[in-house]
Amino acid sequence: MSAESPPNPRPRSGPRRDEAARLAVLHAADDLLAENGFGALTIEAIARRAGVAKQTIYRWWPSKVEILIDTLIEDSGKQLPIPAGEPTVASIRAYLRDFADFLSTDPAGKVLLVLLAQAQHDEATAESFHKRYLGPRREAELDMMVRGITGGGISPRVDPEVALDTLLGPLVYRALIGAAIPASLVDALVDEVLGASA
Amino acid sequence: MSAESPPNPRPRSGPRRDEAARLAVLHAADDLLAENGFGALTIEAIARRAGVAKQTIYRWWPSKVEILIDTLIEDSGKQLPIPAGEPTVASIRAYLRDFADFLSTDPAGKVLLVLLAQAQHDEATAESFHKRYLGPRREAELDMMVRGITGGGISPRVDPEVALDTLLGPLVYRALIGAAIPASLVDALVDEVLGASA
Amino acid sequence: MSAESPPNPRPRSGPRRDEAARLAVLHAADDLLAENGFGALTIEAIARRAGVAKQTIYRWWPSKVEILIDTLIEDSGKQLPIPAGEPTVASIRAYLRDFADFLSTDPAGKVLLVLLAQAQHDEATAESFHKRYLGPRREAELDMMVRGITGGGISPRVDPEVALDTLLGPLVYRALIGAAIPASLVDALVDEVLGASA
Amino acid sequence: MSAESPPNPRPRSGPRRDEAARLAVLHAADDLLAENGFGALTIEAIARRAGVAKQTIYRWWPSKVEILIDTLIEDSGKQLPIPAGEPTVASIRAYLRDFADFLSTDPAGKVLLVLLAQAQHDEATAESFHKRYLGPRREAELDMMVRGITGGGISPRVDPEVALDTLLGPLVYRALIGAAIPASLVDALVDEVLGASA
DNA sequence: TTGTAAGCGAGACGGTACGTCCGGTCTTCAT
DNA sequence: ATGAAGACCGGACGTACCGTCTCGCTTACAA
Repeated sequence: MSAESPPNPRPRSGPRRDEAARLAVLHAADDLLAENGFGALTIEAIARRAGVAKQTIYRWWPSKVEILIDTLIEDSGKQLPIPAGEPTVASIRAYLRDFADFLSTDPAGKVLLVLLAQAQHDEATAESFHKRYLGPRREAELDMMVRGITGGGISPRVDPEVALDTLLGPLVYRALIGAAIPASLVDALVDEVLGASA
Repeated sequence: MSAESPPNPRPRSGPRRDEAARLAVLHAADDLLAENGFGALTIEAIARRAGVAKQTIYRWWPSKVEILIDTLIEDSGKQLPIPAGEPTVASIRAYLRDFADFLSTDPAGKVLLVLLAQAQHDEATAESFHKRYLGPRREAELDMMVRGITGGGISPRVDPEVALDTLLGPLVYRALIGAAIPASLVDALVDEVLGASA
Repeated sequence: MSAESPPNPRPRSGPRRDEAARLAVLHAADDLLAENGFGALTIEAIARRAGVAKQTIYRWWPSKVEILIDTLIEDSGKQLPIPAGEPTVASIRAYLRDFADFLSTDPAGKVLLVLLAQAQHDEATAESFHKRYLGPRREAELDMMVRGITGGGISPRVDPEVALDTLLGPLVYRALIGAAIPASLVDALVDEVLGASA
Repeated sequence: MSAESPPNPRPRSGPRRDEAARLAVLHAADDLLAENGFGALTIEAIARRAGVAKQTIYRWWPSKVEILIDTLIEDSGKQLPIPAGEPTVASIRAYLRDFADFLSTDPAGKVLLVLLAQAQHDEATAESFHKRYLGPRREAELDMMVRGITGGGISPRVDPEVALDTLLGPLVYRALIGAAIPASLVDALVDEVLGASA
């Protein structure tokens, strides 16, 4: 399914996977999405752009959606790390601001929105996207909230699930309807949900 | 563009638009979407299911997205009326509960999500969906909030735009990720944004 | 299967088959075969050359072989008519000379050889080629022989089947191995099989 | 080109050609041809069936046609020896009967027909097939005819070239069109060409 | 005895063509 | 003029093989 999970890592003979081809595909997919939108993102176009044979794509990815999930996992891991350690209101606010910028500005944010969209159209996308990206990320965010509450940085009143929905939902919603996400919105949400910044 | 706007209502010779065909197309689109998802929703399939020629569809709708917008406008107008008159916290709470049910249960709610999704893939969809559905609806909702504030039912502190994003965002977000929308979430949001239910 | 057999000739609405496209396909196939051989005769190449969509070919022909059979039927009907009326040794000799030239010189003769070849590779080709071309032609040739014997122009001693194999076999064989077919060979065969030219 | 001609027999290190693999390839090719026809005879299928790597095939044969020529040379050498010594009408008749059986019954006869067919499609096949099989065989058959004439067993009137075409052509032709080859046809041909059996 | 130069199974790679599906345009006929 | 039917061009789909290549293993001669 993904480049990240070779299920049997026993040594084989023969040529190994061509890392250059893998990267070329990921970048080609990213670029095409950014330039022409999901509608123009065909396997043939990716192959053409990446200078790669179609079969090389089909050999490693079951669908173009999995390619996008791969790029999203790599990119959001790098550009949108979830605060580690014991988070404070301030660090969560910073995380949410980054998240808002990611959604409205970063090409990888476009990938997230597109995948969320495609999950509405296609059950297979929904399942894979949740299993490989949304689920783990949600887990990590919940864990962050719990650490914050346990550590005392965040009020123990808030339910972590509700808090996450309330914080993230409006940001994602505005991104989906193509509206900007002002920093003031993030601040208002944080103040309301996690307690006033006082 | 849509069935609702015959620009020249002058009497003409020859047969007028076949209302039965129009409804057959709308229902066929709805049914196919509900049964097999957006991926199976092709113009050819709609024509087949509706017992109508492809050209009849293209004559009246520029794309399958416009068909869905037509059905959504009709359905959400009926099943999700925006509170008229001078709204109270209670009536807004009721509206939001209906909205949550619409999103998670009603086939027409599926249409809304699908259109929101398709708007991420296709600029033309985004434009039309905003102009014909999202924009007017947002206007009406804003108007409702303003009426509530002016009338005194709602605290004048809340910014209507922020309030709407904060109320609707989490509901839409949970619907998009396939999660249920508990009534308690709606209540928590209303309490937080519009003041305690007191 | 072929352009020649519309099984239900009831009047229909809608556009009829595009004769220009049909001819473009037949000529493109002929030309490509003559220029680059059967190996280069792909459906995609025919479509490209004919300026026609692939689907237009698949709509009317189940395989490239049927295209070639169509061209062969048209061409050999025109350029290689079987002597009508009451044939004489002389008219049969003339027919065989024409046949020899057809095989060694005419592009349509190349089509015949290629189909005979492809029939060795593919059972479906064999069946269709026999049913649509070889069989009817053999029948007509047998009929010609019988008319000659009945009419007295040909010795009643000869078995028509054996005579045909003996006359045609060597010509086809030499064509297949790429050897020229001297007129003297035709004459020798005719003399031997149908009696001296006396 | 073929297994039979290692051009530089200088001593080398390393393992020599694997005879088992060579035979596995030849048999796999034969079997696949017999079972599924030339259309199913792909290098990949041969490799699969023979339990051999593709590269092992490409190392020793430039094309699948050469594999078939190798099998044909081995098989027809064994099962269809050309009469040695001073041939008589009777021994030639026997040879032709064997040839007819070979064409219509023997799997190796199928190989001959398939190669003759493929030579129509592909110039390279034609050249190799003539140089490696048809040419030498024709030479040997001509030599046989000449020995028969010189030795007095065959009438000096007959032109050996014409005689061969007349004798072999009808047999090959009937095999190609999928018709049986009755012994009576062979007899009739021999009688006519080489003089009555009287 | 050990280096080294093949042969070998395995299979990834850039390609081409396959036959199918659908998009959007068009043409024809009947109403 | 409209609607049903459907032919048409275009182009992406996912698959099968092509012929080339690289890998790591295994021989078996030559030093």
